[in-house]
Amino acid sequence: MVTIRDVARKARVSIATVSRALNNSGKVRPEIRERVLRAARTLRYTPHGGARSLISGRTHTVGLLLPDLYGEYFSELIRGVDVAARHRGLHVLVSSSHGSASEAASAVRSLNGRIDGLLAMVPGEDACFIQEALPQTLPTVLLNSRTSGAQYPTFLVDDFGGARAMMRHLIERGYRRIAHIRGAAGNLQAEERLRGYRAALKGADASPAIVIEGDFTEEGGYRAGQLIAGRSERPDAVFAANDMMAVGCLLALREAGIRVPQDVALAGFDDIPLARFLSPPLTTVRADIATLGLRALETLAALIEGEARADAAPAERLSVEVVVRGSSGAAATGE
Amino acid sequence: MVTIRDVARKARVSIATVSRALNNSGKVRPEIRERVLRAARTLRYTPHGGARSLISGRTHTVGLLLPDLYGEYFSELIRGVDVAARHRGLHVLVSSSHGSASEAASAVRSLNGRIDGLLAMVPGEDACFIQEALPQTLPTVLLNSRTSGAQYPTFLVDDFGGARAMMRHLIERGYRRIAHIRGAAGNLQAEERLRGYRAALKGADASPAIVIEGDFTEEGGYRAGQLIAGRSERPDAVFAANDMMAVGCLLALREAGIRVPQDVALAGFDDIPLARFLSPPLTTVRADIATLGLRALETLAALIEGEARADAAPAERLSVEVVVRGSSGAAATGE
DNA sequence: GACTGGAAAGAAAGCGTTTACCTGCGTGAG
DNA sequence: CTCACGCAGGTAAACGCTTTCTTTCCAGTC
Repeated sequence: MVTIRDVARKARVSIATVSRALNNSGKVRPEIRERVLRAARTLRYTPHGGARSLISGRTHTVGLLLPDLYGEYFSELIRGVDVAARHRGLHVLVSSSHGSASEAASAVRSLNGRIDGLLAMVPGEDACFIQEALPQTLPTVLLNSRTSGAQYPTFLVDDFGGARAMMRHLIERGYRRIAHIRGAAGNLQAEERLRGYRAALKGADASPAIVIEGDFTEEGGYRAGQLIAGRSERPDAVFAANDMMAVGCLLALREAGIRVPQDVALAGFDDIPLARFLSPPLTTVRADIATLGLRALETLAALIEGEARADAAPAERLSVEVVVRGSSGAAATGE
Repeated sequence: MVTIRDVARKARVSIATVSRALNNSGKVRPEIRERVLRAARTLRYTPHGGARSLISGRTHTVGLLLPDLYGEYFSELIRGVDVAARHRGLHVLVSSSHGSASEAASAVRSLNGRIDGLLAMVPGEDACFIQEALPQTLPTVLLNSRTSGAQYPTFLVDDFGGARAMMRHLIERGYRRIAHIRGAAGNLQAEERLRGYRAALKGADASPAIVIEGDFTEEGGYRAGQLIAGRSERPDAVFAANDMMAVGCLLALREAGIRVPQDVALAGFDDIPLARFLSPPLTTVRADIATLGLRALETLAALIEGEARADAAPAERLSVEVVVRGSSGAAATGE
């Protein structure tokens, strides 16, 4: 490996001068600078990022802690984060699939000294383990996580509002027996969407809550769909806590010979790209998850640069929008 | 920030002993080890990864260089890479959206000293710029890239074979005027798929090649679809170079009142998750891209560990499979 | 002609670790 | 009782870089 010493030797100057010449810091005579640059080029010298960040205290890298990588939801999130990171000249270190809090904690610890800040999505019950595992001083931004005690800037999708709005839409369309396929137990977003479902039912002219277990996966939705198809008193609409489950449910209903939306209306949440290509196209709640990631990273970058303070910004709630499509009875042609 | 010196001071030992106690290297009396561990715990000490890797020469991180992050294709790739990386105890540093070679080159250079190896997907014309920008010694594995000169292990999807197989399927089904919406110019996969299309036509009982420009995006497919709908002599089948363009094409055809598959059959490539949910479900070529990523990372890890040599494994070609669905006339029920 | 001042380049001190080498001490053999 | 040996722990060098502090040199001033 070629180091700064090799360049210094070749250019017949000290390593300090090489550093100054390459970074345009300090005063270097043009003639010498040229000599250094030429030496660096012929030797194909590339500075060692690790050594550099050890002394400068900046890694120009942020960690992205995710519970999973499966599906378009995370894909969009990563994309948003990446766009913003590139814009800010930051690298993204992805760390995923942390079932338990202890697993995530050790992942976070192993990131120490490699990142300037952390973007963490911890939708499970546990949000504060991060505080324990972290050097406190590390700038941190949370995504869709319970902001229990720990004072980190937090970005949330308005799950409650979105779910309630979707329910209002269904009720307005005339549906009365509306079932809800809930997300994974303990998951913040699952709880919030369930809460929105219940809130909309309260006081509305509709039958009481019918909550079916789910886990945010297509398979979970499929099982829920089978359950619904087999019920003696079938609901006239199903609101799944996310699109993937709605997809699974749709398959189960179709197999059981139940037509959507004629026999049962169906709605999801997230507006993943495939939602509009289903037949019928899926009514859902659009959450611009890429923008969420982008905004979160920008906040994190500001924190790192010292442009913002951690306690300045409380939770920011990204607003969502009901997208009415065929699965809740909209005209076949369209969105 | 709390360093190893703080722990040493608190435990009243030297920093060498702290290092030995925490890493279980060398001999440390149980009593002293306990004292060190306790001190580390109370101080909430976490070793500084950067400093560690500077001396050990191991970052336990691999770079993942991608041209883009949009869509399920890359999402699946990242997932496969992540699974394998986690299994090997490696972190993944994602670096994306490199239009030009020079952009990618500078991205690679900024990774120097932060990664133990590089996984690069460079489907554009330029594959060898990496050789220039890299410290030669850095273990590198290429994905879907032209293996021009540079002797890196390479993983490829069998684009040629897959395209030819798909064409044979269409011809066998009785389609004769088959158009191809090609991928981005210069892109290796686009060229290979086009080559497969042409190879299948040669000598077959079908009309000559009809190649329409495309760019792998849904919009590009949509424009191609409009073009096809407007043609005087319309093809009876369209083979799009990837699923996203097939989706766009489907929309354009539908808008023009052209039925799929009755008026025109349609086929794609990649088998992205939404392919089976289209109506009609899309006939396509399945390429298990997650496995591709997984295999590539395992090869890279072996290279890093010195378990394998760079020149030992030439290009590995991942086999693909034609998935016949409704868009090429299969029974409506099924896959 | 001696002194001051400023520009340019070098020497060296770190950054937080790991590890090769060395020291001191207790133990067992002769 | 002395000596060699091995173990536990300390000292210090090293990893590749940035940056502060020094040194050198030369022009300008009185």
